[in-house]
Amino acid sequence: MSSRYEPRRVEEKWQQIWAQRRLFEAGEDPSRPKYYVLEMFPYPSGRIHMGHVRNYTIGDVVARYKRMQGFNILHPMGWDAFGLPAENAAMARGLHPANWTYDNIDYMRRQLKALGYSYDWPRELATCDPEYYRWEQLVFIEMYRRGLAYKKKAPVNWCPKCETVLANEQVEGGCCWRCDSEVSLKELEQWFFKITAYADELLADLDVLAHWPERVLTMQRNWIGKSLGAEIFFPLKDGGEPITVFTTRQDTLWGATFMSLAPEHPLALSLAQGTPQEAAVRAFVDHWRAQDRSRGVLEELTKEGVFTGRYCLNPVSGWEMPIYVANFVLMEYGTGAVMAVPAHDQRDFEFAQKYGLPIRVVIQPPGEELRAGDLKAAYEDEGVLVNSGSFSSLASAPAREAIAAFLEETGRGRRAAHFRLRDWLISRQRYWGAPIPIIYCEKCGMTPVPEQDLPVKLPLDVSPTGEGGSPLAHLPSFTNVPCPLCGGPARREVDTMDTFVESSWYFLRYACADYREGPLDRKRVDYWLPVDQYIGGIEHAVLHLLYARFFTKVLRDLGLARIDEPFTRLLTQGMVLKDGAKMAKSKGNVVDPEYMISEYGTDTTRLFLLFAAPPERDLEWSDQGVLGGHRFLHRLWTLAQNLLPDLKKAQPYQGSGSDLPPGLGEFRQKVHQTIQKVTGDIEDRFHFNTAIAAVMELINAFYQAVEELAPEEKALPVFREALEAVLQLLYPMVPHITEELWENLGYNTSLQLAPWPQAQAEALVETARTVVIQINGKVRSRISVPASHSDQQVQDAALDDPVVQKWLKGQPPRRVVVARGKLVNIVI
RNA sequence: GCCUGGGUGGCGGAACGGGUAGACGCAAGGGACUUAAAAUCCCUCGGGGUUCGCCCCGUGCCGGUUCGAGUCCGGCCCCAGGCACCA
Repeated sequence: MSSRYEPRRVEEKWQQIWAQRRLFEAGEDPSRPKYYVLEMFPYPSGRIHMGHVRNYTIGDVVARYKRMQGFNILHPMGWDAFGLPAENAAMARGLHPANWTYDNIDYMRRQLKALGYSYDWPRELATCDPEYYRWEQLVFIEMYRRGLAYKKKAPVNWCPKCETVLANEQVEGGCCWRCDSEVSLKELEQWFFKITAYADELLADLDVLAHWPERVLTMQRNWIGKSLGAEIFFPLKDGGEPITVFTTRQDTLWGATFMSLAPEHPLALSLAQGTPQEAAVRAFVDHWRAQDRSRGVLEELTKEGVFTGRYCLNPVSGWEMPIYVANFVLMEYGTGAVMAVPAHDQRDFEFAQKYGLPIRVVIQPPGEELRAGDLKAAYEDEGVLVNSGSFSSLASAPAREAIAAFLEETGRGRRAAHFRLRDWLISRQRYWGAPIPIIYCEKCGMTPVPEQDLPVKLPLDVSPTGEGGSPLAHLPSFTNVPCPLCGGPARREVDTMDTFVESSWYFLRYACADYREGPLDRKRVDYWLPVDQYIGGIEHAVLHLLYARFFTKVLRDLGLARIDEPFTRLLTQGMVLKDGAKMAKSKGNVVDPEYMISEYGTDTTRLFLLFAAPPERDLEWSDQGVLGGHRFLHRLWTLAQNLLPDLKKAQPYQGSGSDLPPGLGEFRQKVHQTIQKVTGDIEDRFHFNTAIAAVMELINAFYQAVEELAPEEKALPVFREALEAVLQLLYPMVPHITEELWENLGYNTSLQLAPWPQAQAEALVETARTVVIQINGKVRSRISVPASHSDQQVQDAALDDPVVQKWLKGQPPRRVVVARGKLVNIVI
């Protein structure tokens, strides 16, 4: 046996053994509690980077820890394999996206295996596999039949660099989430998923997600953006359908002096028809249509509008309100029409000033009296109603409630909620994605591909050029297809699906990755789902995590699953930084995991990533820190090797500890305190850094104990108990070295199958404790008292302490406080 | 502007019912071993003062509550992230 720690020898050996013994392959077992640990699967970009390693290491620790606790663990891995980078790489290097993707998968799979993660590899899936996306196409068709997938013409976000449209969630600060180009608006006919039909449930169920980080919940709440208010009907002065507006401030209704319509509003042109304003309105709307609607430009836009020549009536005051078309009113939000209250809305105020429209104050702030003529800006806060009929003198909040009720009773409006959330735009004008299974026939119109014809396979004889629209459109062998209804010539949809659709249900498919009868095998899905612990980056707070929640609910309503929410607990791990910045090739600050493994081993790499920071925080990479982790593993190895010849002959100590001499007893107490500490740190908070620190302390104490206590009669059993506990506690984090040492101790079953250690209650009992003595809140002394002392005895002992006597100078203390038997504060 | 997080030694980070601030690790300095170096081991390590017993100050800033505040409350500053014509 070698006594030198050679990480790669040990690591390769155990990775082989684990694979041979199929230790991590899971089956359904109703007799054991299940636990589903999942890390967000990677995009196969080429190589595993340090951010992946951190993410997957955290997941692996959880999986191995829970396995030791007796849970039946599902811990799968796969590939989010469709996407634009494959197409770009194909164009840059002349490779086919499929080859590029599968080569990357092969390479990265090998890397993950070298990192020693406990994955259930037979469940591996790649989303670009027709056997995966065929089920997605089937779900799409079901959604289409239920109106949850639909096509409409709408202004959509267009990324000029990616040459495709983007969902709202994929635009960050006006720029493309992937390439950061500025996004513009284009009027296009596109496919949408009706996520808004689930807006209320998506919002309400956030309250169920007690184990999600608060900021993710907040981000999702804001994104969904539910506003409570009222829809109010404004009759036209000369008859016809009334205009409906949405407002959250029905308490300002008496202050509404004009009406603003979005330029796209259907009434904008029709109202103006036949009035002297018709030409002006037409010109304004045409100008708006031609307007560059990239974000930068829109932000700078001054508020402008044009009178339609028509009037409506304020439904409560009866005042005539001129109807304007205004460039700041959004057709996509609310009803596309806004009652303008210039005194209490800054936008309306600016608009009214510009066009000389009347301003009526109807809300007075506390302790102040506003006058319309003096206003320099709108007063938007709450206050007391004035000039509002019988509602005058009510405060804003109760007035809103009362006015909503009044509107409903009198048929002039109704309570309503509106959402910021828009439907999910899923069409992409790209090649490397799942085809949308729809056929267009001139005679029969739009028809889904018949189920028996699925999958609609992505043709592989295509080389994307990056020029002009969907690459599939140029491929007659793909587009030309007989109509499934009439058999006549028809053409296929050439857009592919947003790759976020694939990642919206892969976690369900893992439960039954080999199932060929349908998307999901209910029995197995019901056993494994929901995911108990999901781990990934914060960047998906509203993207993937919102889509996955939506899709889960859809699948539930299609009868394919029974869960409402896919992820019970969520951990968003921080980024890996180097020199204060995110690791990136462009910044030249990447540390290659492969290099770390060959140089120090995966155990060292894992240990450093876990030790350097708690998982949710950003982690600053430190080559010196890695060295420190490596030193610690050497210390563990050396300690074990030195003791092994003797320990192999010993049995772990079994007693209560009462028969041990003081030194050994204290050491054993430290062992059990460490068990308790590590268990708590992992179980409650996943704070692996403090768990490791505790074991480091124990190893330090262990070295000292070996030095000082080795001759003691019961030393060997106590040391053996201690070493076994150390190996068990460290196993989830550094599984290879601990397996090797476990085997060295004489065990021939995997440490993975050993139970998680339990702290023994008797071993934790202290005989004496240190009491801190403060004078006026400052620490001045410490004394040791028997653990059995009452607070009164502790206080008496404290007052006897010579240091206290010195401070008291013979005077009695003004006050003495004993806290939890561990601290005495003496006020003098 | 609004909504979340977060500001603790030279650095990463501990302190999870208000109760010993700085665990553990890194870096740095000193020492032992060695012909020498590496490795390893031991000691010191927030700032200032010191008669070497200790004393004063210190968790972004100001104030408050309390016997006692990194922790709670009020106000402010800074950093990171999210949203932003949403009626």
